[in-house]
Amino acid sequence: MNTANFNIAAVERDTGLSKDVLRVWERRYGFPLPERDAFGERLYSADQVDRLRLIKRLMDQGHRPGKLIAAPLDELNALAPRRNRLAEVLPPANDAGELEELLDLIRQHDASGYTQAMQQRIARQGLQRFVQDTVAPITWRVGQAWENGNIEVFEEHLFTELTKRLLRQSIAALPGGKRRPRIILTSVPEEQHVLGLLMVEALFALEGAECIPLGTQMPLLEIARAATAHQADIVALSFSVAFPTRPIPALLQQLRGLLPAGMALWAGGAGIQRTPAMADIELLHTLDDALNTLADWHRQHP
Amino acid sequence: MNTANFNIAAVERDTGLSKDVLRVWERRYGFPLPERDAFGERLYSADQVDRLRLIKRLMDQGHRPGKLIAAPLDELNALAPRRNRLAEVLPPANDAGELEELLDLIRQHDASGYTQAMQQRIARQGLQRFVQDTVAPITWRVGQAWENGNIEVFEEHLFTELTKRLLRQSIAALPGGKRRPRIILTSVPEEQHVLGLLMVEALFALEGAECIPLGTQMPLLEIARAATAHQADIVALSFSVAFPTRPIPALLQQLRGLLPAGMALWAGGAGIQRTPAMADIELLHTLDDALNTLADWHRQHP
DNA sequence: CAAATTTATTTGTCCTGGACAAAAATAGCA
DNA sequence: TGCTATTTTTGTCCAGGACAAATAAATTTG
Repeated sequence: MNTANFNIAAVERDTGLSKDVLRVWERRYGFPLPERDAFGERLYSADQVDRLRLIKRLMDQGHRPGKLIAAPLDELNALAPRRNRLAEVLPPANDAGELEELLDLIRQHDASGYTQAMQQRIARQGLQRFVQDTVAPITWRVGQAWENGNIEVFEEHLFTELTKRLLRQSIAALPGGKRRPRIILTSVPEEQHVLGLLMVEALFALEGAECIPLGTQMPLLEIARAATAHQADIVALSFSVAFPTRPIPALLQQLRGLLPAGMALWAGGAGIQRTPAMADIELLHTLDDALNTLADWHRQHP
Repeated sequence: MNTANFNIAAVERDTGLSKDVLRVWERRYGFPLPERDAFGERLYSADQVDRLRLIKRLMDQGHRPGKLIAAPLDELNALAPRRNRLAEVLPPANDAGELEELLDLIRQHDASGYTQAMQQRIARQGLQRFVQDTVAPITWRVGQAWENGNIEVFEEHLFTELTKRLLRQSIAALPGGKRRPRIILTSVPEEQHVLGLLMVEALFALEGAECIPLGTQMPLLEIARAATAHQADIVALSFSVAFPTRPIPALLQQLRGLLPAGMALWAGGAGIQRTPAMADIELLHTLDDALNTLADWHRQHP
C-alpha cells in the first residue's frame, strides 16, 4: 500500500537535490534505488524522500554524501549536530532563557502571544538592539532547531511570517524620503528568504540610508536595471544558509560585471560564510560588518 | 566588450526555463544557439537571455514556443496582448485615472510617494474599501501591464513589496486574540504569490476572524499538521494566475482527504477561475465571494 | 452548421551513460 | 609543523533518444 509516490521532479522540489544529483547518486552509491513505473520512470517512496531530506540536512551541516549514504542507522549519531562554525561565531545570547521563552510561544502556536512579547521587546530595546539582540539570535536558534529536527515545518513558517511582519512594521515607522546612500535590497533567483534582508534594511534605515526593497528572486539583469534606474549607490544581496554555496562566487562576479563600476556590491547572510573574498565586492559576514561597512561608505562619501 | 556570459544553470535561474528545455529548443528550433567555452559548455549572451525571457512571458500568455521563436521582430506585434478572459470578468474600476496615477509613481520609482499616496487612500476609504477598490484593481492593472510588457520586472517587484507592506501594516493594527472562526492562510508549494492572501486576510480579520498566516509554499502534509495543531475551523489557500491550472483539482482533493472532515477548505485567487466545483471545497472566485462565504459560516455557527 | 470525437503535431520531461572541473581529502615534502 | 602536490570525491554538463501530456487540426456525428 504505497499511495505516496514521488516522481523525480517532486523529489527535487521537496529535497532541493537536483535531478542530476539524484541520478548520479543512484548510479554511484546505489541509493536511492526508486521503483520504476510502467514507463521506466523513477518513483520514489515517502521513506526515501524522508531519508534524502535528512541526508540533505546533514550535508548542509558539512557532512559528505558518500559517508552519509553508507551509514545505515548510526546517522542518528550523526544527528548530533557537528560543531558548527556559526556556533563559534555567534555564541548564544546572554538572555538565552528569554529567547527560549519566545520560541516556546511559537511551539505552542500562540501567534498573538508571540507578537505581543516581541513588540514589548522592540519598545524596551529600541529597533537596532531588537534586530541585533533578539531577531538575529532567535532566527539562529530556529535554524538550530531545524537542523536538529525539533521544530515543525509549519512552526518555522509561522515564526518567519510573524517576525517578518514585526520588522516591516518597524521599518515603515521610520522616516523615509531621499537620503544617502541609496541601497537596493534584494536576492537572486532561487533565494527566497527575506528575513535577513529585512534585518539589514532596518539597520541601514536607522543609519539614514534610503533602502529600496525589491523583495526576493530578482534576475541578475533586472537587478542591474533596477540599480541604474534608481541611481543606487549600493546593491545589497542576501544569501541564506539554504542557498547552495558553490554558485555564489560566479554569481557575484557576474553581477559585478553587469553593474556600473562606481556602484558598490555588498553580499551578506549566513550563505556567504565560505565565500572567498573578491575584488570590488564586500562580504558582510555579520550584522556588525554591515554597519561598519556602511560607516566606511559614509566616511568615503562626505 | 560584453563580458556578461551566462552558463546554462544561470539561464535556468534567470528565465525559469529548465536546462532540458534550453537544450531541446536548441536541438529542435536552432534557438538559442549559445557560444561554447573552452570545455564545450554553453555560454549564453545577455541578449539571448533577454529574448528568452520575452519568449517566456509571451508563452505565459498562451503563445506557443514554436511560433515565437520563428518570428524575428514582429514579436513586437505579438506583444499586443491576446484577448484575456479576465479582462471580460473584471472591468476597470471607476476611478481609473487615480489608479493610473498611483501606477505612475511606481513607474517613476518613487517608493515613498507611492507609499504616502496609498496611506492616504487607506485613511480615506477605510481598510475594506481600500482592499477591494484600490489594491485589487491596481494589482489587476499591474498584471495587465506585465502581460503587455510595459512594466519592468523590477518595477513590479517594487510594487509588490510596497503593497505587501501596506497591507501587513494595516492588518497588524487590527485587534488580535482568540476569535472565530480560526482560519489558516497559506499556499501550496510552487505558489509563492502572497498578495492575494494578504487581501483576504485583511478582509477576514475585519470581520472578526482569527487569521493564522503561514506564508506561502507549504507542503500539503504540513498544512494538515498545522490545521490540526491550531485547531483551525477553515483552511484557505490562494492560487495566482501564474499557477498551472491542471494540477489544482487533484491538489485540493488530496488536501481535502488529509484534513479532518469538519474542517472547511476554501480556495481562492485568479488561478481557480476554471477549476470545477468539488464536494466539501469552497471556491472563492472574488473577494465578495470570500466575504459572503465567511458570512455563511457565521450563520451556520452561531 | 455546430458539437463531439478522433487523429496529428507540438512540447516538456525523463532516460542512459560518458566526461570533466572544482572542491575536499590525503600524501608528500620542506 | 606548515605548505604544496596528488588523488579522490562530487556536482554539473553533454548528446541524443524516447514518450506522454497538451494542444491543434481533422473528422465524424447530431
